[in-house]
Amino acid sequence: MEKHQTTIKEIAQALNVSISTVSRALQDDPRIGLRTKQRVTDLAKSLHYTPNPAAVLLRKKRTSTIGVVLPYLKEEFFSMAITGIEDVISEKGYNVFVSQSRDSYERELKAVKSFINSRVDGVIVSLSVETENYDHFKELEEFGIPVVFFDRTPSNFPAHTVKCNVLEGAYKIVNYLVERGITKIAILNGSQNMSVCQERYDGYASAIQNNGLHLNPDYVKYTNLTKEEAYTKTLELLALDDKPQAILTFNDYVALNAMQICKQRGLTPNKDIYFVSFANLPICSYMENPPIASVEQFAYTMGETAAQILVEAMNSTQKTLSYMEIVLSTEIHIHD
Amino acid sequence: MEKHQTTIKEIAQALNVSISTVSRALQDDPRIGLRTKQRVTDLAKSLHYTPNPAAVLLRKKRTSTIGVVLPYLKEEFFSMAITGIEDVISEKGYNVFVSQSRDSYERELKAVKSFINSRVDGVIVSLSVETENYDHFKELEEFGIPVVFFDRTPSNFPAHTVKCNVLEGAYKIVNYLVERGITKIAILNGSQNMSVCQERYDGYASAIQNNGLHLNPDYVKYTNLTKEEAYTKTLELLALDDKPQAILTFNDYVALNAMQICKQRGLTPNKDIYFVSFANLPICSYMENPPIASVEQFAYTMGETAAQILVEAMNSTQKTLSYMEIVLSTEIHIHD
DNA sequence: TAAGTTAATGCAATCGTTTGCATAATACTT
DNA sequence: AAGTATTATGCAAACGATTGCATTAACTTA
Repeated sequence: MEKHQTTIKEIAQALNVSISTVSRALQDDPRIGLRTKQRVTDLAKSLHYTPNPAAVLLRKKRTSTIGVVLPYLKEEFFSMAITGIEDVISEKGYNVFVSQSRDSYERELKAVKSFINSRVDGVIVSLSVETENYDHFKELEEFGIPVVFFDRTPSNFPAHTVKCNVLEGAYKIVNYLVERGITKIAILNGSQNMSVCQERYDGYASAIQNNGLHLNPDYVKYTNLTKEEAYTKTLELLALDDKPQAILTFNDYVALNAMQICKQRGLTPNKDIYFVSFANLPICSYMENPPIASVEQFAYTMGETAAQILVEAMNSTQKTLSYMEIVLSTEIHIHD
Repeated sequence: MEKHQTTIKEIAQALNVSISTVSRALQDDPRIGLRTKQRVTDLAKSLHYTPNPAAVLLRKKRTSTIGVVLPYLKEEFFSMAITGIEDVISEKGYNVFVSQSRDSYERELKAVKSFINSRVDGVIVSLSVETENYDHFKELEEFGIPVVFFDRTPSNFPAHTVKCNVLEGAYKIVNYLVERGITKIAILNGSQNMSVCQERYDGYASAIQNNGLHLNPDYVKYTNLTKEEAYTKTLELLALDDKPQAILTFNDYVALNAMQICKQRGLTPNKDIYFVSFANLPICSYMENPPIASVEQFAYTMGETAAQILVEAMNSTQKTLSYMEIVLSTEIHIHD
C-alpha cells in the first residue's frame, strides 16, 4: 500500500530553490518573487501536492477539526443539527468528527477523551440523559479546547450554550390546549437532571396555574427517554381515575412511543387522547394522526448557531471568562 | 487559550532520563528496566500525558482515523450502519469522520478530497444518487487509502463492496405478493445508474416472468429519490388505465412519500393499494398502515462488515489486487 | 580479577512543515 | 561608481514523537 506523497522538499529540489521559498510561495507570502511563486504553484499542482496535516499541526498546533458528541444520529433533530453545524464549520475550513453517546454517560466520556487525544480544536455537545458529572468537559477546558452545548445543556456549569426557549414553548402550547377547552393536561418529560426538562416543566406549570387550573402531581411524569419508560409512564397516566385528556411529551419520539401504547390499549391517539410535542420532526408529517400541535425547535439553526459560537471561541486567543448563552425563540405549529 | 500539554521531553527532564527511554517505557519496551518504566508511567499519568497525534503521525504515517461518506444521516438505514461501523472501528482504536453527501455528487467529491487532505487511513462509502464518475475514488487509491463501498455500490468499478442480495429480496417479495393473489405489481425504483436499482429490477422482473405474468413496462418507474419524484411517478402509476394493485418501492422513505400522495388522492395505502418496501426501518413500526411486507436489509450488519473489511485492507501492507464482494442475504418481514 | 555477557539507557537522525534571522541579489540615489 | 534601500531567497531551529545503533553499567564466570 502506502503510495508516495509529494512533499515541499521535493518541489524545492526539482526547482532548485530552498524549502522555505516553496513554503512561502505556497502561502502567497509577498516576499517571494512572482516568477518563483508561479513556478512553485504550477509544479505543486501538477504533482498533486497536499500539505501533510501532521507536520502542519506540529507547528501550528491546530487540527482544523472539531468534535461533536450527541445522543443519537438517528433522531432527526440531531441529524438536522449536524447539518447546520457542518454547513457553518466546513465553510470555515474545518472538519467534523461526530460521535454518538447513545444516551450513555460512559460513551460520552469515551468520545470526549478521544477528542482530546486527537486534539480537536473545539467540541460541540448535546448531553446524554445519564450525564450528571461534567468533569470531562472541565478537562477539555484545561486543554484549552472550547466547548459549546446545544439543546441538552448542563445545569450549574458555566459554558457556552445554545437552546430554545423551551419554557416559553411549553407555556404557549399548554395555553393552546386550554383555549381549546382541554384542561386535564399531563406532561411526559425527559430526565429530571436535564435543564431543558426543568424548563419544560416550569413552562407547563406556570401555564396551568396562570389559567387557574389545578397542578396535579399525578400528571407529571419523568422518563429516561427509552421506549420502555415511555410505555410504563404512559400506562400509569392511563390508569389514573381521572385520566388526562392530553399529554405534553418531551419530544416526538417519546410521543410516538406513547401513542403506540395507547393504540395497543384501544385508544386512538389525538382523538381519544391528545398529544402535543416538541421538535416537529419531518417524520410526523407521515403519520396518520400526528400530535395535534408541536413546538418547533429549529434544529438546523441551533446547529448553525452553536457552530458559529464555537468558531468565535476557537479564534479568540485569550481565555474567555464570560460565556454566551443563546436562547432561540420557539414557534408553535398546529397540525389540524 | 492554548493551555500547555505535557510532552515526553518534560517527563524525561523531570526524571533525568533520556527522551528515548521515556518513549520506550511508555510503549512497554522490554529493554527498559522495571523501576524506570514504573517511574515514567506514574509521572505520565499524574501529568495527564497524552501523545501528540501529529508527532506520532509524522513518524508512523497513520492517523488512526477513517472517513465515512453517505447520503443522509437522517435516514435510519444509514445511521444504523454508522453505528455498526463505529462499534467495529472504535474497538480497533480508530476514530470516525462522517460526512453527508445529501445525494449530491459535488458534496461527495468535496468530502473525499477533504479526507485525502486529512490523511485518513481508510474510507467507507455509500454513493450519492448523482454519482456516475468514480475518479475521486481512484484518487484515494492513488494515495494508498483503501475504500469499501456498502449498499450503494458503484457499477463497473472494481472495489471492496458490501451489500444485500437485493435481487433475491425483490424476487422473494414479489413472489409473496403473487402468492397472495396480487398480480398487477409496479416498481418505484431509485435511479437507473445505481447497481442496487438494477438488481432490484432484475429480481422484480424475473419473479414476474417466472410466475407467468406480463412484464408491463408502464409499471416500471425510476426516481431520483426526492419527495417530488416519488409524488409524480406515483401519480403516473395511479393515472394508468390498468392501475397496479401493489407497488414495490426502493426503500421505506420512497414508500412513505408514495403513500402520502395516495392518501391525498383519497386512497388508503395498504388497503386500496398495497406497498412493499426495502429496509424495514423502525419508524415504520409507528405507522398506521405500514407497508404490508418489507425486505430487511440489516443496516447495522452491513456497517460492521464494511468496517471489518476496511480494517483488514488497512492492515495489509501490500496493494490488494483482488477485491472482496460480500453479499448478505436478506429476509422478508410480513407486517400483517 | 580480567574477560565476556547481558541488561539498561542514551544519541542523534528522521518525519514534513513553518518562521525568525541572515544573506545575496537587484535597483535606486547622488 | 560607491553607498544605501529594497527585494528575493536561504539557513537552521523548532514542533513531539520514534527507532537503529552505540554506549555504559552490572553481573557472571573461570
